[in-house]
Order: sequence, then C-alpha cells, then structure tokens
Amino acid sequence: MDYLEGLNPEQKAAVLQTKGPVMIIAGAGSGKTRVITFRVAHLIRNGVDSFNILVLTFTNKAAREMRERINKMVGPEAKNIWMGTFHSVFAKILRVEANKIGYPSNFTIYDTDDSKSVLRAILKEMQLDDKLYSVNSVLNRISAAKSSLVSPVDYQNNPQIQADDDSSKRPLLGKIYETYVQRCYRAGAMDFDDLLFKTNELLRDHPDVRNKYQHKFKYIMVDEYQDTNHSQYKIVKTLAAVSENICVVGDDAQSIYAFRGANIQNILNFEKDYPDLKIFKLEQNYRSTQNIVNVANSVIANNKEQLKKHVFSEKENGDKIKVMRAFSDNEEGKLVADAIMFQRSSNGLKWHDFAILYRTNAQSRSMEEALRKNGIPYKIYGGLSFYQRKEIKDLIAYFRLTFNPNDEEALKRVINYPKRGIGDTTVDRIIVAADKNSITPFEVIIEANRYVEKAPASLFAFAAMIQSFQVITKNQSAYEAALHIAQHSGLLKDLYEDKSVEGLNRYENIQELLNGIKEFSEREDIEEKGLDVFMQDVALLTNDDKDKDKDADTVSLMTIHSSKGLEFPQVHIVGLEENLFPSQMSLNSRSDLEEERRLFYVAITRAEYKLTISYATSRFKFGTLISCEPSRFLDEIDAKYLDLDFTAKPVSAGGSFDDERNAWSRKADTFSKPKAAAAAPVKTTSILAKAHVPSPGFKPSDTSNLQVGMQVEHERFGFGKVLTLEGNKPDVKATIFFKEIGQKQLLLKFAKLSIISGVE
DNA sequence: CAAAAACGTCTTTTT
DNA sequence: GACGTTTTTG
Repeated sequence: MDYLEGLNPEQKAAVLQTKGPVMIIAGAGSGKTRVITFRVAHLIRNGVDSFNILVLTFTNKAAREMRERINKMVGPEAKNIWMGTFHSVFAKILRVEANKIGYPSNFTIYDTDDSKSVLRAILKEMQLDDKLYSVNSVLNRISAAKSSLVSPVDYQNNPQIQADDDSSKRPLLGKIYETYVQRCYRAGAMDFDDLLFKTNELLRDHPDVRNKYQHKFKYIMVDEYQDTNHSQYKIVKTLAAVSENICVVGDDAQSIYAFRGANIQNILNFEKDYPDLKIFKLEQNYRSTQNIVNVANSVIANNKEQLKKHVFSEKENGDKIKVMRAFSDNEEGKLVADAIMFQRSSNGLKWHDFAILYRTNAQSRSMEEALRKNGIPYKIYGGLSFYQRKEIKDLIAYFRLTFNPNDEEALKRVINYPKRGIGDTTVDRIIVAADKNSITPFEVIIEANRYVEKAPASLFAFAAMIQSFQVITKNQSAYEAALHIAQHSGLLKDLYEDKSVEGLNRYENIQELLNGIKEFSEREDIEEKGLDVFMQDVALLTNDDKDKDKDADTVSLMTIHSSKGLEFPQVHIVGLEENLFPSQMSLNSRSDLEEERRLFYVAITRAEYKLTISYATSRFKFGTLISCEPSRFLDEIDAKYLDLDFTAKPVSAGGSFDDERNAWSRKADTFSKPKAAAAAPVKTTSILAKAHVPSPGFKPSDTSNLQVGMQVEHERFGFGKVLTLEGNKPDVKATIFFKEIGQKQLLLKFAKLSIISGVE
C-alpha cells in the first residue's frame, strides 16, 4: 500500500472506501484530482476489471489528464476505463444502441449554431415576432426543458409551464419545441442536450439495455458533481442502482453552472438518495496562502445555501490582497500590465506565472491592448474554438453530409459554397418540396426533376458529388478521404485563391485540420480509423484540445468560468464592479447572486500566493462610456486582509467602499474623457481595398460589344482579361481575370470597364 | 454580382 | 466597439 503514502488521512480514507455510495466534498486546492486518480488506481490494483469502471468529467481535458495520471500508476490497463465527459461517453453508447430509439448510428451531433439555425428557420416559417421569440431565449427554454427531462408533450401538457409562457406572451414555445424536435429527428441529428435526454429515454424504455450497463459499470465516479443537471443526475442514479458503488466528488462552493441547468441541489441533497452514504471532506488547501484562503472563506460565508466545511491552509500568511482602482478600463489594463512587469522582474518570475481573470470575454480587449503595448506575451483561452471557425465548419459540413445526407444544417451550409449556381430560390423550393412530401431535402435533390420546377443541372452534379464522397470514404483512410473531399468540393481551391491575410489564415486552418486527421489516420492505439470514426467525436471537441504550445511562456487570459480547476502563482481578477461582477443579470434573485459569489470564490482560489483585484470607475459598454461603482463583493472582504493601493488618497482602513462609489464616479467623467480620446486606436485601413491606381484619363467604355479575350481596365481591380460572358442582354455577366486580384464576376450594366485592346 | 454602407445585436458564463 | 446581417449602390 506504499503508493498511498503522501495522501493525508482524509484523502486516504476516501480512496480506501471503494464500496457503497460515497460523497467527497473537496474544497478548492485540496487535492481532488489526486484522490480520484488514486481511487481508480486502487480499484484496479485490487483486482477490479478496468472495463467495469466509469469516470465522468466535465471537460475532455480533465478526462485526458486523469487518464494520463492513472496510466502512470497502473500502466496500459488505464485505457480500458470508460472515462470522458458525460456527452462523449453517452454519445458513444447512443451510437451503439441507436436503432433502439429509432436513430441511425451515424447520427449527427448538432452544435449550438446548428440548433439556432434550425430554430431561426422554424420561427421564420411560423412568422413569429423575433423580438418576443428571440432565437437565444427560445433555445434556452428548450434546453432547460430537455435538461429537466421535459418532453414536448410534457411541456405542452404542463399547466405551470404554459402559464409561464402565457405570461411572457410566448404561448407558442411548446409548439416550437415540438417542431424543433421533429426537425432534428428528420435530419438524424441530436443536439447537446439530446445526448443526455435520449440516454435517459434509452435507459428508461429498454430494460435489457439498462440492465446491461448497470452490470457493466460496477464502479462509477463523477467529478464536479455540483455542476450536474437533472438529466445527468438521473443517468447516474439509474446506472448506479444495481451496484450502488457510486462516488461523487465536488464542491458546492464552486457550483457555477446553474445558468445552463446545473442543479446545486444534486450535491446538497445527495445524502437523501443514499442514506448509508459515507461523506469525506477534504478541507486542507495545499495551493494558497492563508490570507488567500481566508479571503475566499470570508466571501463565501455570505452565501446561505452551502454544506458546512472549514477550508484551511497551513502555508505562510502571505501578502495581503492588493486592490487597485483605475479610472477607465484602459487604465486598468495598464495598471495590471505594469504590476505584472514589476513582479516578474523583481521576483525573477516567468510570464506563465501570471493569470488575468475576468467575468466576460469582452473585458479581454483592454487587457490585451495594454499587454501588447508593453510587449508582454499572452494567450487568450476560450473564445472562438478551432472547430467553430467558419472554414473548419464548412469542411466538416461536407464530411457530415457524406455520412448523413439527411443532415439539413450541413446541407444548407455547403449546397452553394463554394458557389455552384444553386441559389436561395432553389434551396427554398427543395425544402418546401421536402416538407410537402415528408421526405428529406437530399432525397428531393436526388430526384429533383420529380419535385422541383426548373431544377438546375448543378443540383444533380452536387448530389452526384456527395454520393461519390460516400464511396471514397468507404474505401480510403480518413486522411485520404478528407483530402479528396476538400479538393473535389472546391473548398480548398476557393480558399487558396483568396490571397488576403484572412484568406491565407483560413487556408492554413484547413491544412491544420487535415494534418490532425492525418495524425488520427496514423494512430496505432485504435483499430477503426475511418473518417466516420474521426467525425464521431468532432462535435464534442473544444478549444482546450489542441494545446501544442502548452509550455509557452505567456500570461494567461481567461474568463473565471474557464479557469476552474487551474492554478497560478499570481492572479489578477479584474472588473470588480457592480453590474459587471456581479453581473447585472444576476441581481434579480438571491440564488443568482449566490452563484456570482461562488464565481468570485473560484477566482480567488486560483491564486497560489499573490492575488490582485482591480476595478475601474468608468468603462466602455456597447461602445459608450459608462461610470461604474466598485463591486459589493469588495465590501464583503474583511479589510484586514486588504492592501488598498490607490494612487489617490485611500479610504480609511475598515471603511466601506460605499463612500468611494459616489466620490469617484463623479470624478470619473473628468478623468476618463481625455484618456479615452488619447487611447483611440489608429485604424489600419485594408491594404487590399485600393491596390490599383487607375491610369490617367481613365474613362469607362461602352461595353455592349465586349468580347471574350479582350483586355480591360477596371477602376479598382486593375487590368484584366475577359474569360467568359454569360446571361442575356441587359444582365450580361462577365468573368474577368485581373492580374492583381484574381478572378472576378461582374455585371456589365454596372461595372465601369475601359477596353484596352481587342481579342488577341 | 460584389462592395460599401447602414443597421442591429451583443454582454454572463459552455459541454 | 465588434461582429454579423441586410440594404443600397455601382
């Protein structure tokens, strides 16, 4: 048992209690991951078959890291453990069992953009007021329903829900929900919430399947249990019903995802579900100094709903928490950048010892600007992930369509990209015909002559192309197939021809995706390596996946949400202002405000030994300057832990920030206006826009007799040669190859062209 | 058809 | 202020 040395008594007890229901309340920095990995390793060393272990996490990253650590302890056995996010594990199971619930096993996973696009189409068809029925609010409502396991029928039969919707003047939400579900089903697609919702249906309605997995997963562990929603709770409860070897790990104080359906009651009430529950509390924080832990405790003490625990640190007291005030968001950036430069040089630190945490992504801009001005290298985490980029989604849409031609969102995305002469009118006709005949749009396209008036030939060519891709993917490796599709769809060529900086970037991104698929093709640890297998996980991948420059020496910038689970020697929390942190949206209810406070708690506990908090008395919001008051959270910290570092006269120790609020918000205007003007960024004009200077005496010619092969000059595009002419009299369309710009299509009745010479 | 201008939305967080 | 969508313009 020597491998259990190095665990403290509580950690060790939690690891050794492998039987029966267990709850581990793990305070911030208390070695939670360590306990989970040791516990799994301990199970395997004691003869538990690794195939019988299920570990559920919230991010791919957490799963990957845990697997690596377990691998180090028990060797290759680790790869047999079922370990992953809820979404990825149950997507895998759903593919195996798909036929039981009437889905194809190659079902598409719709991401949020796809879901929104489906909803936009439905709302448009129903001709609903898009103010009242905004796509976001409708999707949130549907997502909340699914996360609570409320089906469209339940939804429409529930008087409480109907009353809510009536009072918000949106009585048709139930109908929209129903249509949305039908559309997804028709397209052979599941959205994120469906992966959990359908898993519940599967387990509920198919006793044989339920029984199979209940016996397969003899040991279940759930990380970040405080962030589970009802749907996830129900899956876990069902799967654990036979063995009851269920271990959940979490910290109610770090529950920060209620806004997307997480139910903190799952952890608060866990004991009610399992009366013989064994509870372990990990209360010693190994990460932070006493001051930091004390501040965190003093903040969280303001929350009513929480499990009792006492987190403590035995490290040194450490520095007090520094509070900085700035007059504007830009000045805040400057103060933070200066502080980081000072700390680094006086303490011999690396850039990667620092993190800047903020409430909203929008705040990163002023921080970035200041870091850039000072030449500080930084990396922004979160934001747009690689897989959310347009060009990546376009290529993936071709893949999706190849494996599931019913995938309507993929179809709409690529049917006329790159341009192949299938206009919106044709697409609309296809969709109308599909609805009318209760078939899928792709089936309409295959037999377009039967269903669509004036079906253009390009439509058949498109269908044939997709069908040829289907053959290719059957016979070739993932990489060969992907490359073939990228080339023959015309997408690669289209991007290659775009010589702008962004275009170059997009081309490189596609190359990167292809390289990633190539690596996948060459992996030796998996047997099935077709493009279809690669595609199964792709919708669930997120940005933290491709961190090749992980050990690059940069300052980290991220939202507090994405900082959960991480730690940094020195942390800056910025934007501690009312209506920003706590967010304005959270001020209406006690529970929302408590969630904001837990968010602040998470932010504080990221720091190892130095924490700096800052706020600005004015900042830009929606492009206009507003004045801000210091956050109420600052008042909640006992002043004895604080070091108020104001350039102006500090408030008296123990005093409230309230005096500050009024005094400084008045002055804010005086100070920030000239600053804002001075900081106005120099706009860089597009280099490509005006590349060509027209010849002196340039004047447009009469182009009614323009011929293929003529040399022409265009005011902006420069010199070029006419390649083709098509269309009838007034609407003649010319394809012209311009030397500097490349190929362009122009309508002659508008374009100002000067004929230089005739046909050569 | 394609570029520019005008307009509108976003700001809470993400598997 | 940034981005995406729609409208106007040549």
